[in-house]
Amino acid sequence: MARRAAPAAVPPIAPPDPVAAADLGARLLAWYDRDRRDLPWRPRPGETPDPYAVWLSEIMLQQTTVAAVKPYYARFLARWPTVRALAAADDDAVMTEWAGLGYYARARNLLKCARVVAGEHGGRFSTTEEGLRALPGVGAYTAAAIAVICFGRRAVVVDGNVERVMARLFAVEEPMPGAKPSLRAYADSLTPSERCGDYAQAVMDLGATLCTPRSPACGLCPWRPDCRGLREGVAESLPRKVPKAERPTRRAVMFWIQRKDGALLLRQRPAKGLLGGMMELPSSPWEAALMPDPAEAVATAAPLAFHDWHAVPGLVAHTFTHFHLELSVVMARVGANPRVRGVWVPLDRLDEHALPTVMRKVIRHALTKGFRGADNALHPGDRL
DNA sequence: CATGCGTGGTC
DNA sequence: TGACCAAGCAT
Repeated sequence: MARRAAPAAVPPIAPPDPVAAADLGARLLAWYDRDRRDLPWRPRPGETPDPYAVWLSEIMLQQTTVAAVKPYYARFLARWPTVRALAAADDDAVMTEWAGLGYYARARNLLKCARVVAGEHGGRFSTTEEGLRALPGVGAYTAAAIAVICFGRRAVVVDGNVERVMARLFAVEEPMPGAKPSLRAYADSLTPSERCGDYAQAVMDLGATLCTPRSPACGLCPWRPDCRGLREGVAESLPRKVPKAERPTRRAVMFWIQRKDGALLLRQRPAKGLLGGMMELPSSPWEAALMPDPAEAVATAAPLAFHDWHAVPGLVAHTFTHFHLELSVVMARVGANPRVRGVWVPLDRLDEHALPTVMRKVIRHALTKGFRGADNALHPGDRL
């Protein structure tokens, strides 16, 4: 599939004329009506979409797969059926319910947005793209999606699927993100005024189910006869992207500190930045260096100082968007009432706290591999 | 405007 | 098996 040499300075092809665009739209909608996916947030034909439900789903679906979203969407909607209910929720409850879904700034903005809508807009979402765009966590894509799906306004919905479909349909060779304006212009040229909500979901569905990043199912595509990328044999290689920088590896020592009654010491991360507002085990700083000497890490970074640290064999590995993380774990038991910043959580109540996946991995590793005996007592200079 | 921001699935 | 990727947004 890899045809590398891009033709020299091929001018972009003109957007289709209105008649051709209408024909493409009609064929796409025919395909959509026949093969429509049944998704929990998608109203049946004729039903009126609930803007709260659509908004909630769109936030969750940002950079996140349908399969991952489904159980979270169901739990959120069951627990907070309206935007007013969500606005009244505790921050910690929302973060706990979101734990594991990732991109936690979305959850913080979700709550902010719910409180704006409930407190300042009488519990009703704006019906305009501009009004929606002003809400926390609602960007160009989400505003357009809600406006078109819920309120039938013609809006150009451009997500990663649409960009990929347009890049292939019009054989756009310019790499991302430079190609974004062209791709939006092509998407605009195809966006109809009638059934625009169905059209928006149809073109995204096309990208999600047929015009996939790898191995697109061109044989099933309603736009196959028109696809310039397919005709030129470059469809699968589009859209072009500049290779990503290599991800560095950061390392740290995590401190598993258990009180006499069995409770584990957790603390809350700062509200902004990586895993903002989520709970964590204390640790040495996450640095792009060799794994710290555990004794040194204990001496310089542990919240409490004492002697009976035990090393847990092995490492916990986790990959974030922009770096790899390797963690070793040391365990200690402390007295009945140590004075230290944080919260003490019984092991059978960890689920009640906003623990991101990386911390759940650490906990599982400690519970699985952690020794209790003196065999692996930590001595100065010990390496894990 | 380039960068920071999670996680699980896929091949 | 590790690299790539997903219905983006904020700064």
